[in-house]
Amino acid sequence: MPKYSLLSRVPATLLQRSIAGHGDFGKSRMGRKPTNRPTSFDIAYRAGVSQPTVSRALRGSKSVSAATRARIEAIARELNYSVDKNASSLRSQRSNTIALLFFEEQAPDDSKINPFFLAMLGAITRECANRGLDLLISFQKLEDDWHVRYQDSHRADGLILLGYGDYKLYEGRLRQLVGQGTHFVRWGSVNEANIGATVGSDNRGAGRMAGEHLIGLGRRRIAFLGQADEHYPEFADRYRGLCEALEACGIAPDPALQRDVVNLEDMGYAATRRLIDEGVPFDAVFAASDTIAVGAICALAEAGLAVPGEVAVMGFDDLPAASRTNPPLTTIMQDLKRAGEVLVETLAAQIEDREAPSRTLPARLVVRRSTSG
Amino acid sequence: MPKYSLLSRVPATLLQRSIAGHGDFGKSRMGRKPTNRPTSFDIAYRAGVSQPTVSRALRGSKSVSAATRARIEAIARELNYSVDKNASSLRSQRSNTIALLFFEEQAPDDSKINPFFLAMLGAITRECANRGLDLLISFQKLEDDWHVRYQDSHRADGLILLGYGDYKLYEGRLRQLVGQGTHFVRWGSVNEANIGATVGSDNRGAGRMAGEHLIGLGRRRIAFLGQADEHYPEFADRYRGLCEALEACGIAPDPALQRDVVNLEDMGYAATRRLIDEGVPFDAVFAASDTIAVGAICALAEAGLAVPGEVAVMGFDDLPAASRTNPPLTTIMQDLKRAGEVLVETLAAQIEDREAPSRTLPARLVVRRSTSG
DNA sequence: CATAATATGGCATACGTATACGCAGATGCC
DNA sequence: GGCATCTGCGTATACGTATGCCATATTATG
Repeated sequence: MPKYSLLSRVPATLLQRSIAGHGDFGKSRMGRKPTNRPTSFDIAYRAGVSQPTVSRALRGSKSVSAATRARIEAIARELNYSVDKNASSLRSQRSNTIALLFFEEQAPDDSKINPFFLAMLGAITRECANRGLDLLISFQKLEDDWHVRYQDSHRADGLILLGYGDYKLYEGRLRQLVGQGTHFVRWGSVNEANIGATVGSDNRGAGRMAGEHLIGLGRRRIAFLGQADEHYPEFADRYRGLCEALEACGIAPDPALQRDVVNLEDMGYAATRRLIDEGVPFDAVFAASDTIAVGAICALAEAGLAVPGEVAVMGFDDLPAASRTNPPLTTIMQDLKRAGEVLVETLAAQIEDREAPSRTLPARLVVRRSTSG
Repeated sequence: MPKYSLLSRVPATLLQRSIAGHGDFGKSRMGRKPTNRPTSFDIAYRAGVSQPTVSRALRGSKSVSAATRARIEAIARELNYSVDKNASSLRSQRSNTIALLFFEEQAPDDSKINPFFLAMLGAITRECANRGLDLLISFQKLEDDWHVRYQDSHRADGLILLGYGDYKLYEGRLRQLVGQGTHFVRWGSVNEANIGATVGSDNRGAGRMAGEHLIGLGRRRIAFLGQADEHYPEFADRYRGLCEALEACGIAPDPALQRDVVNLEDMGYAATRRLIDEGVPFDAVFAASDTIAVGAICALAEAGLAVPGEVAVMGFDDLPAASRTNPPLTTIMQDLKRAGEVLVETLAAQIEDREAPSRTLPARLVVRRSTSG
């Protein structure tokens, strides 16, 4: 390979732009902010190549020789160069960023974020980092016009939507997203009729597992705390699973034992009180979430009912709090790490125009003393 | 005001760009992706003004008449136009985005994020939303080169750094940040000698408050669980406050009662065990964090020591978990909402070249049954 | 030795917006 | 009515990168 005189190889246009720009701090820089951030032109000048070649080298195009690439990379490192995200995104029409939107049911004054999603945040962040994606995050009130903002303004290539609560409420927005071609994935109940790709745990299977566990312990009258209608499809799936387990053992589910409860500790507490006060007999509680279960345990303790002696209690989610209740809570663990990975992977597939089907993830029973004391 | 024939007012250059571009879907669009996102040129064409006028109108420049602005805004709304974030940021060299970096001490396989910071996330997000800032989020291992990436690549205008743990470990990075002119704020111990702006609670005052509370309850031998050296300045401040309170009452702090403990439940548990096993007499525990306190309560319960009868226990942070221990934990509440606001405000000030001093926020005593049962 | 096929990298340009500058018309003032 | 001033807006251009197309040098092929 011949040795080049560097200068002789420098393209003409380049010389002007780089020298005047940063190369040797020419005077044309005078009136401007002294930011002095090196650009791909500077790298190009130093390396004796054209700016496009720098771009190609750094993005790993195969049409640049190994030697050139190495030279460019070395110089880039030396100058502490990093590609300007805005210019790059503008030109390529790809931001390599995804937006994570949390929905909040209540007024967002407090940091009353669903702890389960907070935990999932870690997994999603990690997976994004692995893929070199930036992650934008935002909490949304239902009234917000988030559905317009992100992809339209090229802030993000796609959206991940997280939010317990009444799914029907924002179904319209989802339709609109599909309409304008926005890429998105939801966490929730996986269902044929869903709008867009959905990732979720096998709630029905998990419900069955929970039921089998409790039945195996000799419980027969299992109360289900969780709103089990189309507004809370995940809760509904869990309830359906429980019913299947009961029926498989020849036990008819008693509608009086199912209570509509939203995902709040207070509600779990109140519903349990009511069960007790009404004198409905029950020997187990399957709460649709750990949060609800915590409330239930509280109410039972107050009523002097022994857990698990008189009433066994199960939750769902395996929040950190679950292992710290008294007694520690048997629950269903959802695989958050996997969930994060799959959510991001599904979204990435969609962005890259690959197949991106909805997916169901397995859940796992975690037995603690609230059922098997 | 005269009525213009729209076309007659349209600038020449504009006509070409808009008509060919999107205006009426001219054939020059053929080979391209059918994205059809309207641009400021389209708005301009429809409004019979030039593109720069659209930009000015939408950004609220005062050099555009009310009538023109209204017309432009109406059209923009009608076309569902939103400013391209990348182009805007590229041109203005401002991303209107800030990056939130969490530091993790341990290997980041689990979602073992410090729950205190997770709670603060809500406040920060909210404040960013209020100011129209986007928020990028990332978890960092100490080895990462985050200090180069964000501002250099124009992803973000500034950084918020959160991370318990050994501050000395990344002091060098902070220096580098200052060196390259990156804007950042930290949460931590506020101190004259700090590098860059810092926002934090009044840890020393809070420590004194805690001490006074316990002393007021008749406790005299107060164990402090938390590493109190320059590596954990916040813990050190809390300890110093406690010592001040003791000395103010004529009690000499006993070094045997201070134990170096990092912010983990297990460590709190272990340290408490050791105190008990060593036979050091103590009638109160002031843990440097709620997490540590939870471990301490556990160890005390195991040893059959009544809380607060024999040993009163206090924590710090007021995590959700604090109200769910048994007995519920007396603690110091840091004002997260305010913290988020001040962090963002401080960073924004810095970005806008305004004065951005470090700030100390007041903390509040929350009395629960672990001290006053 | 002639010609075709690669490999490498330059040239021109587009991405969509924001801003320095200047120009016309309107207004004020004497 | 002449001149300075101010409004309101157009012209030109820059921000920094990525990519289609083409030119040259190199190698392979007959």
